[in-house]
Amino acid sequence: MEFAEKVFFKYLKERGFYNTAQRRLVVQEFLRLEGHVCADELYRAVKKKHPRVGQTTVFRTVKLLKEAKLAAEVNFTGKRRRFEHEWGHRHHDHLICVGCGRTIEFANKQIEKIQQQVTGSMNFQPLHHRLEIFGHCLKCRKEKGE
Amino acid sequence: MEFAEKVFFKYLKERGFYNTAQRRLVVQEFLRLEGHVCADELYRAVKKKHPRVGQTTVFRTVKLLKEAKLAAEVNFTGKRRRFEHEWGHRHHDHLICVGCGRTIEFANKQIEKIQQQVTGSMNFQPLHHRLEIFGHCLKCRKEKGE
DNA sequence: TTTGAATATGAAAATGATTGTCATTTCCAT
DNA sequence: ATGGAAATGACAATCATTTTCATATTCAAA
Repeated sequence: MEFAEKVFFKYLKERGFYNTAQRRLVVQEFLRLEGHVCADELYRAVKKKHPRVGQTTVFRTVKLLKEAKLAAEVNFTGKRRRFEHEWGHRHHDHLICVGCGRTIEFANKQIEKIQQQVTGSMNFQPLHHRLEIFGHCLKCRKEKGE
Repeated sequence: MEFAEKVFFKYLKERGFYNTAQRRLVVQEFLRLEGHVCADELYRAVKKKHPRVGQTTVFRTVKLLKEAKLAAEVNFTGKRRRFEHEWGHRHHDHLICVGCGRTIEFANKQIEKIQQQVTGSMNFQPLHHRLEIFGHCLKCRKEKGE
């Protein structure tokens, strides 16, 4: 059992929510999957092993995972909301290739500085940020003969 | 007639699209509205003055406005896509208050620097970026007794 | 171990933002 | 004025997500 699972169970207990078998299956599968996963993909992965779990339950559990800060929502251009692991992960931002859609994660401390500059002069208290840089990845550039 | 309208008409003509009365009404209303507008809000504004214009047409025209770079899509937390004026506006980013939802625009050149740093080391060619800083605005902080 | 209040489930229905369809209209170059 | 092609609008369709509700499950207390 991963520590993140324990965090989830603790979250449930503290709020008087049940620790159901379905929720355990969903959180396990979510933590097993990599990258950015939409709810439907998660549902299909869960259903493959546990056909009795309903789609609605997966959607509901994803919502809980998000509230418990285990999952963070990312949504670059697609219509579907996508989620990535949040608990135990340092904050990072994304490079998004507009050609093939792949994403590259990066971390840069300078942004926090800018954040302080910008928000300080506006009496705005920052909580978190999101930086997305759109462009062309190496692979797409090579395919275009660059 | 605003210059942005002319840009739109030129865009239509260059691509062999018609310059219809409906499209003229929609672009005028779009340019008249301020801030971040969702397609439905635009439709309702247009319909108020010109009840014969259909909702589908508004959606389609918004799509064209976006392609013509008159409208830029912004979408912070809501489910609906929202649009803001793009043509004739310098690039800017957003502070978003998680308390009341208001947004504050800001421009900061340092981000381009970070962009170059990050993408340079990854062989990624940047096209554009989006920085969203979430936090609490002055008003919400005052209401919370800060 | 049993009980029962409250939460959770899942299948089906509903929602709603957006897009597709198609008969008809309109645009605009000739 | 003509006609080919784009556009319209009402309605239908789509699809990711949420709601409904009868039933199941959890878990703390007895």
